[in-house]
Amino acid sequence: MLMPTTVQNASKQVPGGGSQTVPGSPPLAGAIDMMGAPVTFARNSEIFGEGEPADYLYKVVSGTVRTSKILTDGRRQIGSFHMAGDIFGLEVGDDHTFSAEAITEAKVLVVRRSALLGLAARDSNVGRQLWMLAGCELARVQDHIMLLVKTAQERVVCFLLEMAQRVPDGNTVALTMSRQDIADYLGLTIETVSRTLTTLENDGAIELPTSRCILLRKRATLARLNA
Amino acid sequence: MLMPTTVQNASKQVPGGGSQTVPGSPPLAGAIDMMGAPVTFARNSEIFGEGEPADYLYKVVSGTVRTSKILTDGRRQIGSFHMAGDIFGLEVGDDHTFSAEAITEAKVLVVRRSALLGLAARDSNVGRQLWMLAGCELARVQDHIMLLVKTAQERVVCFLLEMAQRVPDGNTVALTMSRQDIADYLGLTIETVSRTLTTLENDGAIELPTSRCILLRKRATLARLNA
DNA sequence: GCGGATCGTTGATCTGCATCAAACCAGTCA
DNA sequence: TGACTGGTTTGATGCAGATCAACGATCCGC
Repeated sequence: MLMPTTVQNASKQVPGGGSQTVPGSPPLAGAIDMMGAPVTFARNSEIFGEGEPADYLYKVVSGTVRTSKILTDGRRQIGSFHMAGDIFGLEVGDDHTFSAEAITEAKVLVVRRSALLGLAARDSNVGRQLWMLAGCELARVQDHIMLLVKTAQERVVCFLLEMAQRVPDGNTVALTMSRQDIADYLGLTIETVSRTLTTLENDGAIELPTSRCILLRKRATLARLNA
Repeated sequence: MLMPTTVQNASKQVPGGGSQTVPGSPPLAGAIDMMGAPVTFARNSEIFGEGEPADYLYKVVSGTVRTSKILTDGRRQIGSFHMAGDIFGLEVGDDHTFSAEAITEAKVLVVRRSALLGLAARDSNVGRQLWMLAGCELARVQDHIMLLVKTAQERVVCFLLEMAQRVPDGNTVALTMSRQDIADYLGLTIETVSRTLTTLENDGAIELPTSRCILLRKRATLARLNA
């Protein structure tokens, strides 16, 4: 990781749009917002690599980040997409088990892991939240497993619903990632993702005004396809 | 969960064979060994069900436990196999996200979650270990994801190597689970698992003296098939 | 506006694994 | 001993999704 030489925006003020530190906010989020150094990563730049020491953790302010792993045969598996407000890169071991790249230009807050662990040792509330963070991540990954044993159509629908519930208007999804990213997340090929989307559009379940914008038309139908 | 009416062995003394409380053992494991009530579950009995309140956590003394989830279409996904020394059933949320069943007759220590959380609030070391526990689980589940995007042969080999590194003699694997359990863990069918095993045997990579006993012959070959 | 790069869609074909079906095998009980 | 049962293996066939290949759309700098 190139830290902190890539800092492009080192002001302490957290830019608007993300989750602010509000009075009464949980101590962990507050600590991150207070202690975090804002850093901007360019589109497609690496934030950290698999196997590198996990000295920092990150919170997305704006943009989209993906975590991924490369198999020996060259295939890539994407573990997660992180958007504004999401925390990523926190490891229990000493090294990152995935690498992380910015899909779009991304502004993130960077916090030293040791600082947070020190805080947790003194404040059991922070410790508890650290634990809950790992637990939420665990739940996400378990859901991902359930995804990977479904049919192509079910996976794509799951992905759409997953994305939809992260955005303000729950029916208009503006994708920030490519078909390749989606395919590598779902364990499919780009062709299958593309075909499945057009099938869904022909069935009237979704609309594709542009390739990166998806309108969910029939939530009930989609939910049924979900398994 | 039928607690504690199914207690068949409520003596406080931990039976031999499992991991004992030794002086200097980590506080969490020690606390579980101290506080845990031994309970025996019969083969194929349910330890807890998906969606039930997660008031307890469990540590395997002997036997094998599986956690699983049923999809709406009836298929079953197994999340993990737990053997002697493994802790399972700890949730961050209030409910179990998987169900757990005893594959063989299984002796487990049962601990109230609230007791452990209370301990963690006072002792930051326990809190830290709780966090590490979640982290280890997370790493396991992430490995499971990488499994599910591989070919059938790679999955089976991964499974064998995974089982092998949990037993004393790393080359003789005595399976406690059925082909159906393995298939549901790997996201395959029993037929594919069976066929893959016989192929591996024909290649001389493994031996199958009985269907539940597997000898790993060529670790190098197996590791190469691993991806 | 034009040529090139990147990304996405569509079509034709191939294949790995699922499905369906039957045989096999080891215990267990009568 | 033989029938029954649950688990496992083997065989024949089908299909979902991968692969290979071509084409279309969008965005960019010049």
